[in-house]
Amino acid sequence: MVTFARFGYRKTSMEEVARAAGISRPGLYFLFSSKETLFRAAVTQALNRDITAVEHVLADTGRPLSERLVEAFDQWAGRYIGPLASDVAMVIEDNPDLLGEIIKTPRRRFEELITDAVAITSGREAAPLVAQTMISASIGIKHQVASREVYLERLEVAIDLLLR
Amino acid sequence: MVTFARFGYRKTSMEEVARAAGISRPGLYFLFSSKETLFRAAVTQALNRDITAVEHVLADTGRPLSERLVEAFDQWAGRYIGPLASDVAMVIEDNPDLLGEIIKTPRRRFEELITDAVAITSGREAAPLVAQTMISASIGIKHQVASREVYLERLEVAIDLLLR
DNA sequence: ACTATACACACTAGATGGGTTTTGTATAGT
DNA sequence: ACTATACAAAACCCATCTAGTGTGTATAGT
Repeated sequence: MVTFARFGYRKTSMEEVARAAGISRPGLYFLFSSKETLFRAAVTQALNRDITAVEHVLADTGRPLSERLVEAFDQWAGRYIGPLASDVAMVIEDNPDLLGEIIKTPRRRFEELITDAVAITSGREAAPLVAQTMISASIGIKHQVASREVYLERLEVAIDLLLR
Repeated sequence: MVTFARFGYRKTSMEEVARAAGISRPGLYFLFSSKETLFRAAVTQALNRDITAVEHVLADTGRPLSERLVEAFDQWAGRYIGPLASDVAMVIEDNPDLLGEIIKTPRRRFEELITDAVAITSGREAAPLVAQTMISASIGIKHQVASREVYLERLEVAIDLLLR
């Protein structure tokens, strides 16, 4: 993912990925049958890791809900904001044709997790609306800010307002 | 703006704009000294019209606040969502170097107007945060939806949640 | 379960150059 | 306050070529 993020999908060569992985190019083809397969596997792994982290954070019911939500969004979106990290988000956003469902499924799962977490205080029927609005606010803030810090500041405000 | 939106700034010729305006190309140069000047004037006019519409909608204190806010956002952002209209937003977004402050000033003014409108019910110190979050949600929703109708549906939910 | 080497094929980047379009201006006319 | 015509200079577009790079595969070796 680091290599794909640096150069973009198209301009990343299997040679470069192999070098970064410390193996030979034919060896890389032994593990992944094509560049597409490799990229899909890399994205799947990254998103699964993020979703797992989000599940973990939200499950810790000892901490205040708003705090857990901020950290969940940070794991999901915040970590991909900023000079170096945003390239990872870009290479994923820029290749929807290549990824297809791979990106949609975790996205739905994230919404589900946020909805469930919010349901406890916002109520069963309001939860989907609150969660959806929270996600929209997160996307908007992500487009407005340049650093993870500012994102988190603004997000905390949004979450506190939406949890009232 | 319609012509610029259709073809993009670069691929729009002064000839085409002149034809759309029903005048000759030299006549167009009589009114606007260059293509850049013309484009800046067109964008300025469009944004001024939007801001004026927003001011007008928000000033009608007879109607419920949430209703006025939804319509204000619709005038500001909603009207540029959808198959034909989004080209207008694109040609503006795609040329920030050409427009510079022209786009930033009305944007600040819009935030100011929303903040003032919200201040009445949300309180003086909370208003900037509520307004900012509302704008972020609007931006996020705009990125998520494909039609003005869905945008307005989702926005109404967001506004109602943030006004509580 | 790999490495090293090699190869066909496809694609891409960059360079060249010619032809068209477009900009901005000028000029004469209404 | 324009139109019509014209023009130089720049920009852009398009086709063509070549050189290089990258993919995917194969083969022999450890």
